[in-house]
This record gives sequence, C-alpha cells and structure tokens, in this order.
Amino acid sequence: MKSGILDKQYEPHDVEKRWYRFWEENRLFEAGEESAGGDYSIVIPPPNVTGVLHMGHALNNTLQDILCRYRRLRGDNVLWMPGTDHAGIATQNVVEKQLAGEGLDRHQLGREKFIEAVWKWRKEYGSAIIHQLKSLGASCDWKRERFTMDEGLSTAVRKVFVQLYNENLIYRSNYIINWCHRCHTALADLEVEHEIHDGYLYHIRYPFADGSESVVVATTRPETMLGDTAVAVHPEDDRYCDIGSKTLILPLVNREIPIIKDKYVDKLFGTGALKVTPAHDTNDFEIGVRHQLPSIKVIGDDGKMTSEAGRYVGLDRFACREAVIEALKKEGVLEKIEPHKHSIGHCYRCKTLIEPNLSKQWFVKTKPLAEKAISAVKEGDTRIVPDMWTKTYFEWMDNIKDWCISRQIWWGHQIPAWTCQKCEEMIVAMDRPKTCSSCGGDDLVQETDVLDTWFSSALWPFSTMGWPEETPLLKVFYPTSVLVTGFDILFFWVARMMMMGLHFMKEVPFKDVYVHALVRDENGKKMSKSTGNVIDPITVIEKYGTDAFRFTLAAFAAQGRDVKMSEKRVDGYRHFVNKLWNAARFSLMHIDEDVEQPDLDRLSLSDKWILSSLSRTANTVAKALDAYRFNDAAETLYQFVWHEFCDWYLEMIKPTLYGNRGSDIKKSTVNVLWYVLRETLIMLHPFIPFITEEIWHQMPGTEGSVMKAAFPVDGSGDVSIFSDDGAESEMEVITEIISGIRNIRGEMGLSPTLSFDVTVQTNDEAKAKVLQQHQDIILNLAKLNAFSVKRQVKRPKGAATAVIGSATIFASLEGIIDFAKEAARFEKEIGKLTHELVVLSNKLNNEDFLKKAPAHVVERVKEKHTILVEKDQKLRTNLSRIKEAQA
RNA sequence: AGGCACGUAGCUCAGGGGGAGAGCGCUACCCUGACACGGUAGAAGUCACGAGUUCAAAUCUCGUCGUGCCUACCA
Repeated sequence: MKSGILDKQYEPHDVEKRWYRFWEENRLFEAGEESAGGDYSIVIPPPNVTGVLHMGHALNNTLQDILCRYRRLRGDNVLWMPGTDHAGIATQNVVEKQLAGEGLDRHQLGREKFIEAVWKWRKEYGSAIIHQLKSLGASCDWKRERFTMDEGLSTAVRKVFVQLYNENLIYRSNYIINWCHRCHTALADLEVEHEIHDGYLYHIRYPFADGSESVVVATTRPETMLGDTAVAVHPEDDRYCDIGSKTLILPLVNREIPIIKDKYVDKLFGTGALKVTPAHDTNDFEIGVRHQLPSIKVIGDDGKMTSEAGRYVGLDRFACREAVIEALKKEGVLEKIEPHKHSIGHCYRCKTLIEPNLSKQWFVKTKPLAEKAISAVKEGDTRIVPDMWTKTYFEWMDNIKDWCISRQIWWGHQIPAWTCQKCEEMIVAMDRPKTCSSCGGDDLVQETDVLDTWFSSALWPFSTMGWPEETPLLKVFYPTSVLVTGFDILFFWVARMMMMGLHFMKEVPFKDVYVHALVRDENGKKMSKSTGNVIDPITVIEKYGTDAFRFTLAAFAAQGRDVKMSEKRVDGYRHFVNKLWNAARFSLMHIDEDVEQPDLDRLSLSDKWILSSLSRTANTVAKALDAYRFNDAAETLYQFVWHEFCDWYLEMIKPTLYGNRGSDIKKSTVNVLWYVLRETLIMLHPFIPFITEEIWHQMPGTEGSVMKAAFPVDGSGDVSIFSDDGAESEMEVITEIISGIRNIRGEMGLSPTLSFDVTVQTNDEAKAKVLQQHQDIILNLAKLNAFSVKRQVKRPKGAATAVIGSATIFASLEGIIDFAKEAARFEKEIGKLTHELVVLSNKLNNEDFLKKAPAHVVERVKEKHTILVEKDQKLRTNLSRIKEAQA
C-alpha cells in the first residue's frame, strides 16, 4: 500500500468509506471502562429518531468529533456517547401519516397496535440519521448507542418520576395549558412559538344587568366571550370607580357576570375593561384564581365548541368566531372592529394555532430544582462558553415556570400512575401495583398520558451511562467534560439536564457547555423548507467530500456568530484539502522507507525554520481547541500548511530534493520533510479525518491509524524542542529580500523567466551574514543569476531598487528598466511612509506619551521611527538618482 | 416592553487599548518537473455615526442609527 504515487487530484468518496469501515472494524472509537488518567466524555445531543441530518446537526457533530479526536490524540480515554431520542409528537405524526396512507388512523388500531407500528417504523427507518452521522465521520462509540425509549432509559424515567412525585416536585393539577388541536396534546410553554399576526380588536358592549348603562370590552378572540365569567377593571381607574357591585349581562349568552377589580388590567389599553375567560386565557385564568371565578370551557379539545357554548355547540372554533361576530352585529353590541397586530402562539411541531386551554395535567415544580442549577453555574461548577449565554441562562432560570410534562399522545413513556377504579386512590410507582394500597382493590387503570420527550432527554447524561445502576461508566465519565449544543435548546435541554443531573447525581452533568451558533444560508437567513434555502449536508458531502465540508464548518464556527453556509465556501476549502493532498504527493515522491526523526545537529536553516514554525502551530492549535476556538485552530493550520509549508518550505528544499546539494543534506532534509508532514497530518486529523488517514497510510514510517498518534505537544511527540526564534527571524530576513525582488519583478512587468543580478547593500552585519550564508535560497526563489551583499555599493547602472528595512536591493536591469515606472513606485512608497512617519513623530514629540506609556512601547516606536527615517532617506536618494538618470 | 448580539476591504468574516488582518472575489503576469482546485505580484478600508475616558480608541464607556435573535401576560 505504501509509496504508491498518489493521484493528481484527491478523490474523497472511496477513501471516506474505506477508512470509516477501518476505524469501526478496529474499534478505534470505543471508550475504555477503566479510568486511564485523562478521561474525556461527551454525550451527543440526541437527534430525533425521525430526523434527517441538517446543517445544524452537521456543525454540532463536527465540533464534537473534532474535540473527541483531538482529545484522543492528546492521550485521553474518550467516550462519545451516541443515540437518538424518541421525539414523541414528531414520531407519532410520522407514523400516523404512514398509516393514513394505508387508510388507517391510530384509533382504529388501538394503542397497543399503534405502539407496535411505531417500533416497527423505528426499526426500519430509525437509524437513517445515525448513518448520516457516520458519513460525517463522527467517531461515536456506536456499540453504546442509546435510545430514549430503551428499557434502561425507561427505567430511569420511571425512577425519576416516582422520586420527584414522592418529593412533591411533580404534581397533577387543573391548569391553563397550551393546547395544540392538531397534535391533540398539551405543550410546554417553551414548545409554543410566538409570531406577530395581523388581527382585529373587537369592541363589544356588555350592558349592565339593571339596564342602566354598559361597559365596552375589547378582545382579539370574540368567540371566547361565550366563556366569560367576569369583566375586570383596574381598581384605580376613575372611569369605573363607582360602579360598585353592579353586574353585567353577557350578550348572546345572557349570563350575569360580575365586574371585578384587578391591578393586572392596563388602564390605557382599549377601554380599560377586560373580559375575563379563565378557561381560555392564561392571564384570565390567573385573575380567575385570584377572584374565585368559575371557569367555563367553551372550546373543546377537538377544536369544536362545547355544549357550554350553547347554540354554537359543535361549531369549529374559527367558524364560531365568524358566527359570534355576526350575532353581535345583529344585536347591535359590536361597537367597532379595528386592525390590531398581536402575537399568537403556534405549535413548534406542526405550526397550528395554539389555544390556551383549561386541562388536567402533570407538572414539575421547577423552582427548587432551578435554584441548584443556578448556583452550579454561579459557583463555576459548570462553565458556559461563550460567556454571553450565561446571562441568558440565568434570565430564564430566574423566571422559570412549572413545566407541563404530560402529553396526550401514545408514543412515549406512559406516566407511571394508576388510579384505583374502586376508591379513586392514585398510586405512583415504578411498576404496576397488584392491588390498591388504600382499599386493596385490583382494578387499577394506568394514566394514559405520556411524558414530554424532553423529560427523558433531561436524564440523558446519566441515563445513557446506565443509571440508576452504579456502573463503571458513570464512575469514569460522569460528569461529562463538555456539552456541545446550539443555543436554541439551551432551555429545552441544557437547563433541564442541569436540574435533573444535580438532583439525581448530586453533580453537574457537564463541566463545560459550549454553545455554538446556528447555520444560516449565505444571506444570513434561517434555513427552512418553506423558504427553500436549505442546503443538504449530504449533498454537500457528495459534491465536495466530507473533509472539505468539515473544515468549512470549523473555519466558520467563530464564537458568538452564526455560520453562513454556501457551497462556494466549501469549494474553497476543498482546494485546501487538495493542496494538502498534492503537498503529500510531492513529499512522498521523495520520502523513502528509512526515514527517521530529524537530527537537531544537522539541520539547514530552512529545516530549523519549518520545524520551529511547526512547533508554534502545534501550540496555537492546542490552545485554540482547549478554548473551543475552532476557527482559530482551523485558520492556523490552513496558514501553516499553505503559506509556510507549501509556499516556502517545499519551494526552498526542491533543489536539495532533486539532488543538487548532495546526498547528506538530502537525507536530513527528507527526514524533516517526512516529520513535518507526519505531525501536520496528526494536527489536521481532528478536522479532516479521512484524507489525513489516507495519506498517513501512504507514508513510510507510520504505524496503524493516525487516530492513535500523539498530538505534537505531548510527551515524546512534543515538537517544542524544535522551537527556534533565531531561525525564524533569520528566515524572515531572507523571505523579505526575496519578496522585495519579486516585487520589483512584478511591478516592472518582468517575465518570470528573466534572470538578473542582485546586490544588497546593508550596514547591518548580522543581516549581511545571514543573506550571504543563505544566498542559495535567494538565488533559487528569486530566480537570479547572481547575488551578493555589500556594505558599500556603487549603484549599478540601470538598476531597479527596493528598500527593505535597513537593506537596499539593487537589481541590475540595464536596458530593461522603465525609469518612469520606477519613479512612480518610489513616489507611492514615499507617500505611504511620510504618513506613517508623521504619526510616529507626533507620538515621540508628545511628552505625555514618553512619560506615561510603558517603556517597551516607547522603545518600539523609537525603533520603528529610526528604521522608517532611514528607509525614507534611502528612498529619496534613490528617487533623485532615478530622476538624474532619466535627465 | 425587556434582554442579548452584531455593524471592519466588493462579499464572508477574524481581531479587540499602542504596527488595520484573512479567505473568496478583483487586476496583471505565468501551464516553472506536487497542485491552474496552481504560482508570483498588486489594487482596495473615515474599522456605522456622535460624544467621553486615556499619553494613546477599530478596541473601553455612554448615546444615536441600522440589522438579527431571544424572552414576555397587554386583552
């Protein structure tokens, strides 16, 4: 397999499949159950079992994979726990749709048969997203894959439910909740999405019972008036201060309702009189509780009017609105209708209009749980990165409301509560009790509701590790090292995991939470099916390769900013992947089997320089990854590979590799080349795992998988021994001169094939020595005939010049040089310089600056000033000479 | 209504008190024996605006404008 010449272009597809299989077959993703010094764990945010991979998943899992692969390279025992969640409502919807295709609905099937059908669906289609994660390269410990409806996780759910119930942290109550008529279930507040809609404000006149006068109320939902049980006014509203204990007659219904006083009412809104419908409005419900008002439910759970709605019974809620408006008009009590913008809740699953509805539901009392979750973050037990999300977290936690956890669907964890049919005693237990604990009866009926999917997700960090059993996994890997997630589920999931983790494990579920951004389209718009701007990650992978895609995601994953994704960008990073491929291709043409670690004593300047740069890169990348700065890490590597390794190092060593410098030098250079390439592959591996593994296996002197290598900042692989500031600054002297010469070439419009002589004048002995010693590099990369360095130079006839710091380049171009162009170049440069000099002089003439600025800053400004003055003089001298020559 | 971000080159964005940066795009030249998915060079910015703090502000503070997002019970 080794030492074959690589193809000219990297072709990712076969490579990716091959190596993924290799990793799995060699069990390289598996975590050890025994602590191995460094233990590192991440639980995957479980995607919906019905899900297909979207950009959000791709970013989320790429970042996790980068961290996991990186930590493995750093020598850690890594557990990346994968799995999916059962997505109650979503999955039920999918299967119901499937049944509908067969002309069935779930009620015809019955609960048991329906659940069977869901499991069957799960078996057939439920692992689609897992396969997609694999094609993304995700290195999860797949043998441990979990599902929130698994037996173990279900046991955890029941255990948690029972304990919370016994601790009075779960209760059942008749309460106003968000009702989705399409999904036919209650939703938690969080599951309601608010949108501003254009609606109308209807002003309706309610007459006093004694016929004396009337009060006008305003509403956006006139049909709810059928359920009104009071009208409220502000206690300090002058308009209504003396209406005493009068009552009103509710139009259409002719029910007598009281006028109550409550501070909730806004005097400035509408007429200052608020109709109160406790059964169909959250605030009205609370007012109702304060004033002991009856609640009359006029809209049923099916979206149709109840018998309480009198003559409107059976009418659809929307049709009823129209009918009520007509009737009010007819009775002459509809004062006016005005346009009104207001926000309306929609179901986050199906976008149906949500109706606040009075209903008996199960709730988690969140306040006591939230307190612990707040202090854990305050104490720093869990750190949220970037920090700005900490505030959002507190904001929500401080104002947390009880969590409605019951859902009126079938797919999910059925609530472990049984009611005795005989004495109505309710028993909450892990398993079905044989007999009623109160009366001994054996006719027990289980609660039909299931739990919110997030209830089981909240347990994910420990339920996946085997809780409530005391497993080795929990011992080694809980708390997890970091949770990587999007901010959109900060409350849904992160906050709830914090509460449950602290309550049941007595420890935070994760030490860090890294909150990444959302992936948007190239215009910054949220990707959505309806807008049609969705980019499918799988399509991108097929077109550009997984590595290019992953690198793009990492490079754009700057903290606190959304990722704007477009294929064009992926294409750009595909070029980078291909560049690496070709650098390897070139390198492997020259690397033979008996390579070894570079010998520090035999290195050329180029070698020392690239090794030092490698060392710097390794440190920067490690630091960036440790701080979740993925884009910094990616860009550092990009810069190193392309602009240091390829642009300079490979070009510098070509003459050596082609044998022009002797075989000894070649041998040590090849060792360096091999070593740098190898270490670079290791550093790149977390980002672009496939191509790095492929090249790794083509390289001599590597063993097994690159996954098992050591990141070049640790132990025996530590490259910091090669750190060499001297070599780096010497190289800078050389590259500056080369760029200066190339600049002359470019500016003068000279052919790249034209060779000429260059003399450099400088008074800086050290610099002169460096240039002299390494003139072979300059001759080669600047394409010169001859190169020399002198203290004094008699300006060659017809020379083009450039000033680089304290050195002046003279390029002999007699007969070729265009003096007008040359003069223009100098004038432009002098212009720039003059401006810079003014700025510097101003500083140095400012006594406050000299007095108050730190010494090193003053020193640097002085130095720079000196250099620029010198340069300025040289440029001016040269310019005047050019003008003389022209004249 | 409140909160949180953001506004830097044509585009996408890093940076975050003392030298305005990258990638893409653009211009010129070049198929030089890894790569045209390439090379070399170049042009391009009032760091949104206005004040303040400071010896020094793109960077810190306040305000203004603009843009996103989140939370919320104005019927």
